[in-house]
Amino acid sequence: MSPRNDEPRGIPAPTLRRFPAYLSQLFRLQEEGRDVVSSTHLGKRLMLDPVQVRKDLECTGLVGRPKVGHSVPKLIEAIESILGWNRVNEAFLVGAGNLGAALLGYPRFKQSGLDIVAAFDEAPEKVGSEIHGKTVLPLKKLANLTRRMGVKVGIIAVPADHAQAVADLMVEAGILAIWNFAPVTLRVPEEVIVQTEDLYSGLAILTQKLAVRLREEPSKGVRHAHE
Amino acid sequence: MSPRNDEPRGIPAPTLRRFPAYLSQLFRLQEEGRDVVSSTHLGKRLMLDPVQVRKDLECTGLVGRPKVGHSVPKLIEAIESILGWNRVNEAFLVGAGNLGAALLGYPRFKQSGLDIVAAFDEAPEKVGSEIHGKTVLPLKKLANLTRRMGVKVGIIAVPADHAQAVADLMVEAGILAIWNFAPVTLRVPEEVIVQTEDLYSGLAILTQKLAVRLREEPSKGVRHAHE
DNA sequence: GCAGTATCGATAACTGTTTATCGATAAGCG
DNA sequence: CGCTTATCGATAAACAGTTATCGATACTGC
Repeated sequence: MSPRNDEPRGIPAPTLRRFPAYLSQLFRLQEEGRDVVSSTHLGKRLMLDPVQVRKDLECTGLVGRPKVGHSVPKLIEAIESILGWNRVNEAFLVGAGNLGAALLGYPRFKQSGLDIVAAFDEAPEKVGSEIHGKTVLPLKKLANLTRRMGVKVGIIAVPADHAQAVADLMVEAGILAIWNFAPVTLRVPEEVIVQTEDLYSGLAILTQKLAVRLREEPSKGVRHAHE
Repeated sequence: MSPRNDEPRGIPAPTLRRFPAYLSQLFRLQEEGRDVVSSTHLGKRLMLDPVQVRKDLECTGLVGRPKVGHSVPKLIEAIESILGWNRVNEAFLVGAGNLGAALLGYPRFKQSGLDIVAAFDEAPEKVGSEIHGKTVLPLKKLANLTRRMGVKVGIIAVPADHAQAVADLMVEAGILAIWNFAPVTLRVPEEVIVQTEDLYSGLAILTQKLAVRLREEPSKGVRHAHE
């Protein structure tokens, strides 16, 4: 009914999940000196259906020209704007273990709207150390610093049995969005945004597919001694 | 038309993704000494709609008894069987950086159908070291060892620009399933299973929601100096 | 035993995403 | 200058997943 849909809300989650991949390819195209790109070409690079790509790009509000394609810089700008990657949110990370260190060393987060400014941990032996240039502070200081610096994003990289306590702490301190890497269901007030990355859920899909495959054709892949 | 659906295939991916969470709660229930559980109760623990839970549990082929619920041990057995978590697949990990170390130290993978038996890396300074009890081997040995040991699962934890090369190596060596942590679209033969865990796709959802929230009510969360 | 209630199973409606098809547009080429 | 072709946009159909509703069952208490 209403052809105008200027509101950037209501973009499907699957589309949002594909946007970073589009961005990555768009940057590569830009480096290659290309100024325009067609849905077809973008689809080939990402092994996606061209129609799917067009549907996704439609969400940006931009229109492409037939036979030519879309403007690469405009697409980049539009997608970054939708994702909020044209500004940077400061974030605190809790849990300076293996996973926490990996996150602190992850490249390009700053170009993806996230700047992890400090890490926190309970363990005294970790406090005071530096990981990838970020200081590890005692957990007790989290609430105070969060309020003082107005940090809005918290990252949870602690074992599952501590995650809820950390989340409570963050919410109490005024954190608005939590990126949770512990495989638990966090209970937070409705207005707090939670994005949980559960390794086990992806693993479940992998092992289930593998189990089906091995059940279907046990000859393939299973190597017996007398073969 | 066909009420019988014994085939364990065709389980929706969202359901598969929820199964590990169900399992986790079921184990806790077992420790608490409970032998039966209702969909309602399970739903409350995981903040899921009871109907959703029933739909998911339906995929196991088990039936619960009204007013009583489902048998906890039978549910555990059924879900583990579907996910292939009642057996263990040996896996090789490539990339002994931060992320690789985090994966090597991750707990409970062995109870989730995955046993990472060794890590591989190209960097000579990493080769020979031990991370969480697992030896780091030179990448050159990957193909040979994979074939000799009949390893079927490969984990990619290298930077994006090396991921495709590692995937090619794995496929060539006979790997059947790849758990990919690099944010790239891997090109592999159709029969090879690929599960990509892309941090940026989750981050996209988080930052987009946050951007919308901050745009809607800038007063909340954004702290001005003169407040 | 009989009523009340919690829980399950099945069916159906709804929502949202993907896939397919059509007509329109503009660049390239004879 | 007009024809061909690649590409886009819009509409519609198909599919999948979630949510809602209803009747049936079996435990509990009286």
